[in-house]
Amino acid sequence: MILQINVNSEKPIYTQIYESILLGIATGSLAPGDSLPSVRQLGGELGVNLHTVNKAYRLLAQDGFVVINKKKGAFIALEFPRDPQSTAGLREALTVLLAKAHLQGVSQKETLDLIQSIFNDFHRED
Amino acid sequence: MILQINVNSEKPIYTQIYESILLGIATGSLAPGDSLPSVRQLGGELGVNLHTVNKAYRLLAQDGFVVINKKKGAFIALEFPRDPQSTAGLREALTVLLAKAHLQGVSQKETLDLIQSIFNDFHRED
DNA sequence: TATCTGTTATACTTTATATATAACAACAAA
DNA sequence: TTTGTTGTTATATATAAAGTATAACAGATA
Repeated sequence: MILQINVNSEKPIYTQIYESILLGIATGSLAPGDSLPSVRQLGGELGVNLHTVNKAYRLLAQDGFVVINKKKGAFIALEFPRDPQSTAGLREALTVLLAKAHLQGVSQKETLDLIQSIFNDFHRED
Repeated sequence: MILQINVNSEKPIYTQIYESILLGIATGSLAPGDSLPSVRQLGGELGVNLHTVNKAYRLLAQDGFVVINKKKGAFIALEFPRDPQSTAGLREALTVLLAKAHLQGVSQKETLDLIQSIFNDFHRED
């Protein structure tokens, strides 16, 4: 569980931890049921406070990607929730991203190829 | 120039203004050369401080989407910069978005259809 | 018993966000 | 010339977010 954190990033540290674990799950490097380091251990490895790690874990648990056992620690969830609102939220976020890229000259084909390439990195569990 | 702002949103007001104008350009409701309201006027309409509007305009100018004439006001840029790093930044941002949607059960086909639909809303200047 | 877990609580610092108010210089119109 | 407009700069203030530091708690485990 080595995880890269950039203290000078514009992104909050807890967001970086959240996204790293999310990507780990999506790409398969973290599997359902896998245990996560304790908040103190990961905080120590990253050189950040345990509350910063705890916030990331709490958000991951809120979204159903992680299950927290108060005494055993945090684990990757066995099943991920099919949030019915995820498509609406996805559309809103994608629109802003694609609009900016579009204006900066990224073509539709280039974008679709990029999406294809990103999906290829995702682990499929079917 | 009516523009919707949600004061209770998790997004900063200046970001909402930035994104609204960006989307206006991408969808064609704002055309190159169009003038934007003065920072005082838009601030008055939205019920926010002129500095909040000014920050949005400043960021838009930084990214090359808007040109600011210190005495005449702000205008949509006539040409948009082809940022060579936009693809790399796009990939990073897209990866997080798609990973989350993927885990929440949004299929690849559904995602590609969504992208297609978003692109259809963009104005093409060729 | 000693150690580990997430959690809660308190306190503190720094930065981000947003507002309020005033003033400036340059331009345009009365 | 005076008046009003523009973005900009400056100063001050208030609130929230982000992050750290430290301590303590309850339950599990070895």
